[in-house]
Amino acid sequence: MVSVLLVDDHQLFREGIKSLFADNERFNVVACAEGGEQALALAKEHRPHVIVMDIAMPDINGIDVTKRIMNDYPQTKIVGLSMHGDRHVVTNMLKAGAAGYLLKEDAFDDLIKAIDIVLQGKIYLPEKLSLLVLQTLHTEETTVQLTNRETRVVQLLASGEGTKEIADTLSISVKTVETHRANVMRKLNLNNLADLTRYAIRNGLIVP
Amino acid sequence: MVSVLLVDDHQLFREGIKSLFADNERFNVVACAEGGEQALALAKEHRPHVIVMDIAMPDINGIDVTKRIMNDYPQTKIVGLSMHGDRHVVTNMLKAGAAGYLLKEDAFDDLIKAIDIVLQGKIYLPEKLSLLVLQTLHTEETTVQLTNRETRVVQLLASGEGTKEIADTLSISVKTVETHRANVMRKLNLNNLADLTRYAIRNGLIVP
DNA sequence: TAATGCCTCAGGAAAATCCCTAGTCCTGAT
DNA sequence: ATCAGGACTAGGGATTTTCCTGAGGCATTA
Repeated sequence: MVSVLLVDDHQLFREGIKSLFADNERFNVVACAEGGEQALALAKEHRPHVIVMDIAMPDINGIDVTKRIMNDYPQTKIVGLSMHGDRHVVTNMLKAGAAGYLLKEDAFDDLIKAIDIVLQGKIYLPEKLSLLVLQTLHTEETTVQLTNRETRVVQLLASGEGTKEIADTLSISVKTVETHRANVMRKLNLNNLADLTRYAIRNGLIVP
Repeated sequence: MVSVLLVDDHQLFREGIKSLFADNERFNVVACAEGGEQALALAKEHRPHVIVMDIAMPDINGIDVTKRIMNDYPQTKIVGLSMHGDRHVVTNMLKAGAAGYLLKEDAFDDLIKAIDIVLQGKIYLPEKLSLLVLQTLHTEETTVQLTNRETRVVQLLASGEGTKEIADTLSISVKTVETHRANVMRKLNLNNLADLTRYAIRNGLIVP
């Protein structure tokens, strides 16, 4: 019997997946978390074999939660789950220690397959994503990582704050905010605020 | 026995909800659609009592689908479903003819309640949303509606295209694009491209 | 016929952004 | 102890974008 922890901020989705698992006698959903903090707590309490983890969540994003759980309980198998297969999200999730990843547009059977495979110590990725990951590794974009300050600026920018407001919020100069912004744009190869906003949403830095 | 058509672009979500409905003998999920076009076809084929409709979909957004279905089969009861309760989305969905609306963060029991209530000819809204709608009605923002051209420009802007590129794409002047953009900003009370991008995503005009 | 709304465009002022440079602070390695 | 490198900070000036105002053509409608 495989114990599963389900992490997603949408109750309807959690209930649905739980109901699907209930039809399968090999799995037991021992708990559900609706956010990153709760996920950490429930992982500690239940020590599940597998965690199915959404990426975009209001408090802590799935990537950071994964890092912390893999640090505390390295034997846990984590399967990432999100709506869109953004290159950086998927690779960062794998680098954070996730053993598998799939999209919400995939079938429940795929989730079962993914869990079986990660329990064997292997990595599970849908074809679509494995190509993407290989491509990303090839272009060496994996090392692209934002600093804390840059991430904060991106969050505020994508939330609709202007450069002046951000400078005020962070108590730094407008020029500094501009620098952070420009550095992020260059690092991530983005062209404008719309690109940056979509990036922030895809990566769970903000909610739409 | 209530026949239900399920419309959502994520298979995992569809399967989950279907599984939940399967536990309830009063409902029968007669079909599932993964997009707007398919929803129209399956609505025509099955004439379900109730349609549970996601808003953000790759081909046609839920609001337009709702309009067309309500036009063809006015007796159908449609319950809108989305991740975030954006004022304009909810009100536009209701104006399109939906009889209820709920969020993915709500419980399945709420969905059942919603269906029961809309089948009685009433409107179902969670408290959170009803307040929002009242507020929107009060501030008279319901009449805010984008023209075709404006919508197209918003789509392109939120997709990351620059003003010059859009002018080229639509074969119009840069100045005209600027005007459309400014009009949208004023209509929707947005301040910058980040706000506009999030609006476009929330309203299903583009995918993140 | 007027009136209204949509789409189209332009000029000029104001604001934001981009490009380049550069300083400080801190950490880790030699 | 010193040095290298990254993170964070910031300014000057050029460039681009945005904002505001005004306006003509065209279709639909009253």
